Amino acid sequence: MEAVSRLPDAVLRPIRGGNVFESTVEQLATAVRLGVFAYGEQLPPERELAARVGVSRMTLREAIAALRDSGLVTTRRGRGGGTVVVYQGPAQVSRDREGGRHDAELSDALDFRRVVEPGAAHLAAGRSLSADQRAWLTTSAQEVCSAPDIAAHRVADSRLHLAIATLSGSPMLIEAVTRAQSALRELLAAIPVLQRNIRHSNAQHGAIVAAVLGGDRDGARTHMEEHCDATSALLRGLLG
Amino acid sequence: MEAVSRLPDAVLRPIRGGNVFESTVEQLATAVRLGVFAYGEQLPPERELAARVGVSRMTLREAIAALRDSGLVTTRRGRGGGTVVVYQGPAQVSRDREGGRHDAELSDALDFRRVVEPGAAHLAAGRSLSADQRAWLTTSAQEVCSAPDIAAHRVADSRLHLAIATLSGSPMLIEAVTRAQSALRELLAAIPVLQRNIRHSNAQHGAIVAAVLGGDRDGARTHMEEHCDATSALLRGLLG
DNA sequence: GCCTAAAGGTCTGTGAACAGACCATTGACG
DNA sequence: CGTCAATGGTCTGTTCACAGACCTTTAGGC
Repeated sequence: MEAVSRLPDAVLRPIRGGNVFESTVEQLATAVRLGVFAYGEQLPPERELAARVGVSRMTLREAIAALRDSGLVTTRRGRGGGTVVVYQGPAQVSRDREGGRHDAELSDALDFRRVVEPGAAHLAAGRSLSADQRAWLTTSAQEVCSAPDIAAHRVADSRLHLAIATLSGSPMLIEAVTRAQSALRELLAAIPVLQRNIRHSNAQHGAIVAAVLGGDRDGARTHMEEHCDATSALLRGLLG
Repeated sequence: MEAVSRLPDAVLRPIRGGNVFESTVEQLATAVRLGVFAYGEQLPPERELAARVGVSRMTLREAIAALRDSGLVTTRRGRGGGTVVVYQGPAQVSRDREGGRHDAELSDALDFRRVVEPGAAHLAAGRSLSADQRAWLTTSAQEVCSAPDIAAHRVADSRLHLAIATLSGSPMLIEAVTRAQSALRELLAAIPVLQRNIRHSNAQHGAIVAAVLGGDRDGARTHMEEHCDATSALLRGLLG
């Protein structure tokens, strides 16, 4: 890396990434692929979703059309209709997707993740959680363990991480974690899934969740750091 | 806070905040007020700056015009001309500015900052820094201590924090720290500046910088956490 | 079985932002 | 002292995205 020693170079950043349509597609596709909307679930009605994403209904519809073309969702008209998730997980790993991805970007995302996810866990452990929230967390962790196949495992894993971030209660952190997950999703999917890795990962998840539920802030953070380090090592080993 | 227990509510976010013009003004004004461009310094030429910010020259020019109207910069034409920073620091604290700011947002920003800034320090301490970078860091810290007045102190403080973030080498983290600083800038400026606070803050800065230079990752993080906690406590005390 | 509400599908005019060419001014340098 | 390159200043046509009204389809409720 070149030695950046001037603030303007570091701080100035593009106002928005690409055009609105593309960003919308990316956000929705990411949400589906990360399991924010699970298989079989309905997306909110177009008018509502458009408002949520902060985009016109036209643009949203084009984005949904793109998802439909990609086979991620289907759409039915009429009352009770709507857009439903069909995606069940990565069909196959295509190493080509990372072609344009530089090592620096990978490193960046891993570093970023290793800061924000443990931070979120730390915060979440410090909150007093409602019964609902505790149940949600437990269920999310459970679903990672009981995922029947690789694809389901990946999705459940994302959902758990995002759930933890959500429980931190900080919108800025939630967004940060979402970005980190999104940046690494394709790459994480490329990790060959060995039973050993899964067991290890599940154990770490358990420790994290227990710490969050138990209010053990430092424990939650430490366990999450170890968890990030583990996948980080796998990825760097695989791609570096 | 209501108990958010559904991912879509937590994850879906507006594609872009407001219109491009406003975002551009905000980014530039923030850069000037945070001291990314110091007093008397020139901004890059319009064409270059526009490319950097990812915005058309038209829009950029309108944004610059807004800064000019606000008295932050002046512009001269012709060769050797350009746009020069005139801003020297907050003229006076206007408590009204926070009128629209909810407590939740303040909490959010403080929590976020307390995650990303220590994380950045931790990372920066782990890097092997060039002589230039080490000198930059030392100078930045020095300038905070030797700031002649409150305004200069605030600016130098921002610059130091952004410098540390920059040394982390992670663009995603740099952006996160920038956002945190930007979100808190007005509020931080509202802290009544007591000599005691400044001395304390300077001592913490010293400890952080020493840890970063010495490669003491945990130390850098811990000191930065304490630093964040200190200002956080001041702010919450003042406004809560 | 009919009616209506809830959802997706379509159309049109308007404004924002862009790209890029061109003009005007001024200082640096030969 | 004259030239010219670097900079800000202006103009024009095009594209993107939006708002919001309206149409079409379908299931649920009476």
